[in-house]
Amino acid sequence: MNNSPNLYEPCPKHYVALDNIIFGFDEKELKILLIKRSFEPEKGNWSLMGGFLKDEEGVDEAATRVLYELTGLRNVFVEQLHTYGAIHRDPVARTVSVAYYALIRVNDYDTELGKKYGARWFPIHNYPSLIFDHPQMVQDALDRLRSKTRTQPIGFELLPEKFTIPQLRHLYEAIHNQVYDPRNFSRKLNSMKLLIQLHEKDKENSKKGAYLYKFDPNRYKMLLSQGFSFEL
Amino acid sequence: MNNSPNLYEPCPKHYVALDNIIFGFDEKELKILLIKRSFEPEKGNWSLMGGFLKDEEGVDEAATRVLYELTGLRNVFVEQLHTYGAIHRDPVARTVSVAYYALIRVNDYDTELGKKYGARWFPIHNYPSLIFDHPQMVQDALDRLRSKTRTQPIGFELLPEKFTIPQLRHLYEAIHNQVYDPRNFSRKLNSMKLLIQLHEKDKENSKKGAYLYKFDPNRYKMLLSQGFSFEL
DNA sequence: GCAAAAGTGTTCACACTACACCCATGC
DNA sequence: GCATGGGTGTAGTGTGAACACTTTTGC
Repeated sequence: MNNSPNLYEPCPKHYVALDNIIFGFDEKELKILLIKRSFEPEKGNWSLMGGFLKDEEGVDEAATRVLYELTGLRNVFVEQLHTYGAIHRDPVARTVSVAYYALIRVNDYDTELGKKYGARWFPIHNYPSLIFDHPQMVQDALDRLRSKTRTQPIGFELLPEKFTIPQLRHLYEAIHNQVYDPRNFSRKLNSMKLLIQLHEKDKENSKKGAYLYKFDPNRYKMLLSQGFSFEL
Repeated sequence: MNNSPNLYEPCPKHYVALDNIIFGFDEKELKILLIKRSFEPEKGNWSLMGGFLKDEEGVDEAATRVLYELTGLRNVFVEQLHTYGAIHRDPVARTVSVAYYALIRVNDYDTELGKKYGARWFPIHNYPSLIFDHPQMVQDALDRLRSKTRTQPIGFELLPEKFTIPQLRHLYEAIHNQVYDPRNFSRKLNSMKLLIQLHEKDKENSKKGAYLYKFDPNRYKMLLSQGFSFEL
């Protein structure tokens, strides 16, 4: 790294951290992935997965790296949430934390890798108390997830590649903590013509079986260019 | 400040900057406030108003301070936009910038103070090229302003305390770059029962005169608690 | 044949759109 | 008295909410 003197020399530098709020969905409940902090202070308490920004990486890259270290997953949905910069938010040292939230498919998650960090999934409505300002981060991430899923097709990131309409409805019910009328919900989705209906059925959850669908990003882009706007 | 050794010692520190996208409305056009950069590189080129995070202030405070230094205004609407952290975004040194956007009343703006920084207002659809990644910041801020004004009553921050419905409509037309039907627009606002109609009229813009209104945050909170949701 | 979940149809009410006219006033 | 912008009324249309029944199949 370049450590030569520069114009900004008189300005203070700060630790910059990343924290990830990782959402998952197990076909029933919305969950978040938490780890057990392995050092003092607050050793043994629950925390979000985080890390420090390195010199040779961008902030977005760093968030992706931290996520990869815990889950072994790449190419997942990650989006910057907010930057938390209160002076005493971290008692160890003044640290500015850039928080990201991620949506992952629980089945893809590498359980072995998670053990290394003492990671565990917790229901979004029943998780242990967290260190520092992490509770605020989780709340903000949940708010963002709620508003974002209403107007952008990102919910699919939490489901398997092939999913049924009732599955999708259960997901939305879990995220928004409310029930949707099955008839109106599926009618709305069909009217969007966004999903591709497959010729297979899922018989796990019902005897009759429900049609499987796939979300196609290209199709979404095409619809967008025609003035389509996603809304649920 | 506490410079004693700590757990995070092995981690690199970084410059943390603030940048403000400052919006104003002059009864006709949506504008942004830019300054002339006074040092190399890019000396003399247009830039957002920015500054560096100090040890003794939170990130939000720092953004407010920077805004105050340029405008002399306190108690204005300021909200965090996004954090920009690409490695080479600033050619001088690796800097992470937390961007904020602010909505101010152009009439309150201290023109004298602005001269010190070579500040000038530019129409949002016709501003000069900007340094670094500032164009991206402005674009993101505009997108945020557009989506936020649709669902939250923040547009009033750009108008005088007392304003008319046609004024508000012109503001929304400027922000969203589209025209609204005057009848439907005012009906919608009246139906919300959010604004307080005063017993005065504004005769600046018409011979008949238009009723002045006031936005009352307390009334908004009350409506919110009754399940009201703002939408325009 | 019965239980359990999937899929389809209809009605109603409200909200958004588009459009036309009258009002108040300064000149 | 006329031009200018402000305010109100109405009919048509489409979208979201509420609600009931038939279908399929594993047991």
